[in-house]
Amino acid sequence: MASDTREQFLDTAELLFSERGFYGVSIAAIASELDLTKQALLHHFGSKEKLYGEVLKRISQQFVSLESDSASQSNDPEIRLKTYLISLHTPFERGAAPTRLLMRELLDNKRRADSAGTWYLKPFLERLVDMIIAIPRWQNAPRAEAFAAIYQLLGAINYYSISQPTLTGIFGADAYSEIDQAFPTQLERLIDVAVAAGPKSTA
Amino acid sequence: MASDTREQFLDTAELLFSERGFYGVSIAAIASELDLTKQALLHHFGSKEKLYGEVLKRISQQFVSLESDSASQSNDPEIRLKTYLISLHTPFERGAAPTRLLMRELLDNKRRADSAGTWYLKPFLERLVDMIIAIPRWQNAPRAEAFAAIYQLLGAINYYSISQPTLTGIFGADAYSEIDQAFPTQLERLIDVAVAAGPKSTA
DNA sequence: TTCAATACTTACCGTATGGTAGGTTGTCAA
DNA sequence: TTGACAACCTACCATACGGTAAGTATTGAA
Repeated sequence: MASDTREQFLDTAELLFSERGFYGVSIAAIASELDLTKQALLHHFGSKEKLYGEVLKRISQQFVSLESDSASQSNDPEIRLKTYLISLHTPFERGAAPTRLLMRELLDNKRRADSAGTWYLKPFLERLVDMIIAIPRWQNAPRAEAFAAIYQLLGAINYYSISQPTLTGIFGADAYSEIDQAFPTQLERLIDVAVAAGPKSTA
Repeated sequence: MASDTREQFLDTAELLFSERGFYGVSIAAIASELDLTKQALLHHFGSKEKLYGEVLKRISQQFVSLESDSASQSNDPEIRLKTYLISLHTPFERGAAPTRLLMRELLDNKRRADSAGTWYLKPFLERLVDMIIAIPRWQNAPRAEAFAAIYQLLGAINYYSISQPTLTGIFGADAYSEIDQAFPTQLERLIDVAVAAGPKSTA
């Protein structure tokens, strides 16, 4: 099938880019993963940069659609936010690859400020702020304060998501699996107390 | 002076590696920043890999020494932990470059598990766990639980630290400076409630 | 004054990379 | 049966990379 190959290219590229970064992966390496030559890849995407852009675009779209999923869960804004935040922890079947790639983009796009990632992330972040401000306790919080609070939670989630290989390396597989078991509970507790604490103004 | 050039190489390499990653920087680019040729760099460090290792080594040493600084602040383990965590937010004069590089290392060293970074990070993380367990409320917490809690706070801090360029790009310089002002206060609040919440076992 | 070491330089090399040019093959509508 | 297009391929190229080899200039101790 035609678009099947395209999709496979996107899958492979997402994985490899997330593991090695843009400069760490050659288009030949991506193609050989599918037993094709790099020219097949160039035929479908035109250039390495364009392929990367399409991978990023697909990920951000999936993050947005993840949002609308959790929106239908409850009418209580607090529960909705919590559900969404927790769903960000290993959000897709593909594991942490999308999160890793977004983290790389966060690190890299200083030089490519005009690139896709920047704009794709914006609605996602603004939606998060909207969600916390919908909670009565946070209603009067300045937007900057709400953003700081939500970004801290986002960091708590994403930082851990990308750390698995390193933590396994440092502490060993057994200790890591214990940590991994403890993490979700502890995360829920953190989100609970952070949301309950409210903005500075209410303190 | 002899070691002056070496130190300048380390400074430049740290900055460039933190911005573009290992594969994104050529040794020629680093050298030309100091108006030297890449052979001057190779003369001092032998190879690109070794230079990178030395940069990483220097950073981790600085992080460790940051720890002993805050240790002298107070005898109350809770205050000591809080002081240390807050000091991790933009820890050095060089800005977020060290944090960025460590984050990259976190992303990259899956393939270089034997590399320096892995081992350097270990004492730092274990010290953090020791610090939280020294707090009475956390004394009986399983180590994995304590680690999860501390790692979430670490993520909240570091994730934000590396996001400045992207957030400025998305929201503009004015909005970002508002966020940047709100962040430390909100961070203190988060640390406070997270530490106060204690481990699951106490809930 | 000599010698050796340090701190560089130019010249060069093999390899890998992204991308171009120009095929070949299969499919499917007219 | 033809013609066009998609989906690849091989061959090739210019560039950039990390690293080696072999110098040169400076300095400071014997």
